[in-house]
Amino acid sequence: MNKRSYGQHCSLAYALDIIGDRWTLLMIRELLIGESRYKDLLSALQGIGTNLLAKRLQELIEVGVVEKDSEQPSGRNAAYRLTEFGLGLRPVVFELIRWGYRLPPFDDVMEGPTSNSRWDLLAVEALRRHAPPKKFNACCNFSVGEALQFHLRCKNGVAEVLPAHAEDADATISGDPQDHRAVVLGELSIAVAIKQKRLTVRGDRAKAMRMMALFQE
Amino acid sequence: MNKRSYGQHCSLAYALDIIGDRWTLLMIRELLIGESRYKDLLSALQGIGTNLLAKRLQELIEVGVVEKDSEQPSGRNAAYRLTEFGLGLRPVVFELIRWGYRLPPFDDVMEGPTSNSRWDLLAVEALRRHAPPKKFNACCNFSVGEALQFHLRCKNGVAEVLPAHAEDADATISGDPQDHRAVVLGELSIAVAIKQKRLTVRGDRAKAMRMMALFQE
DNA sequence: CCGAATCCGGCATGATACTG
DNA sequence: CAGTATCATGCCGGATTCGG
Repeated sequence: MNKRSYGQHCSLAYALDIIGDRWTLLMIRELLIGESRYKDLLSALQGIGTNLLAKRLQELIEVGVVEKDSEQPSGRNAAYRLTEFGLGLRPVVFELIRWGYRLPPFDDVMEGPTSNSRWDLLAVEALRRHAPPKKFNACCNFSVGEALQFHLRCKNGVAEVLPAHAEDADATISGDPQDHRAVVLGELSIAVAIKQKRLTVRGDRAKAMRMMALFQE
Repeated sequence: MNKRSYGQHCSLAYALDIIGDRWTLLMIRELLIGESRYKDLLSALQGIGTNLLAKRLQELIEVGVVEKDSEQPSGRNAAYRLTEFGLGLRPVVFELIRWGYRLPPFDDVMEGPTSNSRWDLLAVEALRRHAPPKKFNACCNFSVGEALQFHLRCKNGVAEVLPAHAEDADATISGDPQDHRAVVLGELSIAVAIKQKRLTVRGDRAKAMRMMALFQE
């Protein structure tokens, strides 16, 4: 069970010795979204071998990134979750998501219908770069294409991304993924996007624009 | 030349499809430190095969992360450097360094004398979390154990990490790597570290303490 | 049925030799 | 010096099997 190491006295190499192997960071992604059972991980990570998943989990538990909670109510199976140390990988994953967001999907990826709104919600969290101002209380619904709907609630300087639309939202912002993307990447200003009707706002336009600005670099 | 892809519609998976392979992020590290020739990369990444290095470089060039500059003065060899897109990986690498900094070296790693002050300087940049206040102009020398010396110069809100000690430094801070580490990780306060003589300050103590505070979470 | 452990084919990696 | 070619090794991926 001797893992292969880069053998370098460098923090980056240390980190990669632990989470640099294939599938590992995708496992971390799943666990950042929430605690998962073995079968959840297996179905979220299509293509991973069952042996490899078991081995990776074991390794991550050994280094203190993941913990296994076997004590479940009734006959439920054991759950895996990140330790506090493992939660420290959130900024790492978020930076990778931000960088990857610039990339167009490869042809390989396009073939499979392997999309997942939970991943999208994590990406939304990662792409929200700015904390909302303390005095900005608002809630906006977002529709990104057909598939992705969520709402973002800002209160007392804290922002929360939640699935589906909220009943009590101040505004609803709709648009294609490409247009949302262009705005997030700063290639398209919010005002222009609205003026050209690439993004549509219903409700409180000022709050909506303020909310969208949280995503711009 | 068909790379293996995770096949997931997820920004993290996109990113890992590109920079998730073995050695790739260490190559990025080298190129973040500065443009490199083939032989530089080969010697910095001991253990990588020459074929694999060539293949990785080719892949990174294809996706626009790295560019090859063949036009060199006189008979110099071609240099590889990051494109602007590739430079976008700096925050990713910095987060990984910050996470990895908490880890103790493995036994495997301890064996080899593979240390490198260029890596250390990059880590120092990554570990400096805070921008200096605009009006804080100062320069401090740091001695971390025997091997690592650098100075940090703050001017007009910009901090610069440079190798070796500066002649005109306001202060010099010395200590063992473990003590520096404890301070950086917030396990040891700066004041206590000095009081217990785990860190030694010569020169302007106030500026030195202000400077060290840039590294604390 | 879930959570693995085992076996095995194929491919990525690692070491070395070789060429321009 | 900068790669390319070749081959051995070992990791990965898929299927099967086994214990609870």
